[in-house]
Amino acid sequence: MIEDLKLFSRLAGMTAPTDPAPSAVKSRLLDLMVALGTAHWQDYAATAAQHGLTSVQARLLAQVTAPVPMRGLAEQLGCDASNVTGIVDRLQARGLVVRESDERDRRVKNVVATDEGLATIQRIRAEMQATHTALDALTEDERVTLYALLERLRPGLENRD
Amino acid sequence: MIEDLKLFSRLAGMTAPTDPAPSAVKSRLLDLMVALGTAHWQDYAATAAQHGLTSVQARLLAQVTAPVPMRGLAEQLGCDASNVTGIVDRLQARGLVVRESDERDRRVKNVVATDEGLATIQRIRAEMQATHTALDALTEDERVTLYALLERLRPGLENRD
DNA sequence: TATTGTTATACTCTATAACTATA
DNA sequence: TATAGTTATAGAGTATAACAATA
Repeated sequence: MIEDLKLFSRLAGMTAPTDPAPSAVKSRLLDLMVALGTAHWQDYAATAAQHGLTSVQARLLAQVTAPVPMRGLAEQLGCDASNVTGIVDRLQARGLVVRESDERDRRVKNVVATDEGLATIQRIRAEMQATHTALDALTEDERVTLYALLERLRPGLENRD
Repeated sequence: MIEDLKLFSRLAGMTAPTDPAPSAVKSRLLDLMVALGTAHWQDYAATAAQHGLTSVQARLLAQVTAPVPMRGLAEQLGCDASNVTGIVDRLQARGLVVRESDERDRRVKNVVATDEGLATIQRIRAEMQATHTALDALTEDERVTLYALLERLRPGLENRD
């Protein structure tokens, strides 16, 4: 199967000894990541929409399996803290999360998913059809290889300035 | 280097012969893709923001290297046609795109990037620092392998309903 | 004083529906 | 009639600035 990957690499035309530009691989890989990232994101948003949620609401919901302060949610979502108020308001109005006052610091409010909230986020995760179809196109060994490569991409990609 | 990947797969704990659940790989890979997709998307949005553009404006700009009708842009962006009017309005007000009336069908308006628009989208592409840093963590051979795997993910991921 | 959460404001993106000008 | 683009509207996400309660 590893041999298959070698063959695939050759077929992709990326390792041709006549290729003069070594950065061409990185350049094409970047374009591919943009394209797949967009498609994957649209799959996520569309699946969340089937449950009446926006993509940001789904992301927040996925991060409150344990209690998280509003401020922490803002950091995790990469948005200003003032936005979290409204997002949590709408999720709370639908009974998917609750706000709990922190006993040790009464300024803090912790957000945590209800049982229905947990069930919803699990369903969304299971119903991302395009992503599941894409992953099913790979063999188990190929998925392992892909996982290892992506795991190495993680540190550089997640280090925020 | 392929041997390194095998080692990596082992270290990731995904191929342990005692693993009873074959779907565990797919499940963890899905979570990883969500995490990396989000990080990559934030990198894209942040880089576009450095040029005063939203992520949608940057995406539209990247798609008008050749003239495209408003209707076609709506399909490519996956949004309603009515939204494209405003997005193009704002890009046009900044001199990054122009509208050209189609001569064969006077209902149609084709959008095309100006020289400044082309330069802007190329800069954004080059300045996605987190993504570049992530890709630099891989060897050239590993990038080739990753490219081949992602290319196989593409059909499933991009097939819209 | 500093921090947490909230409110007020303005801008952008989004879908829906109705309109116009072409075909 | 059907289609391309636009406008009007309402809801949601976003950042900025200012505020109350608490530390």
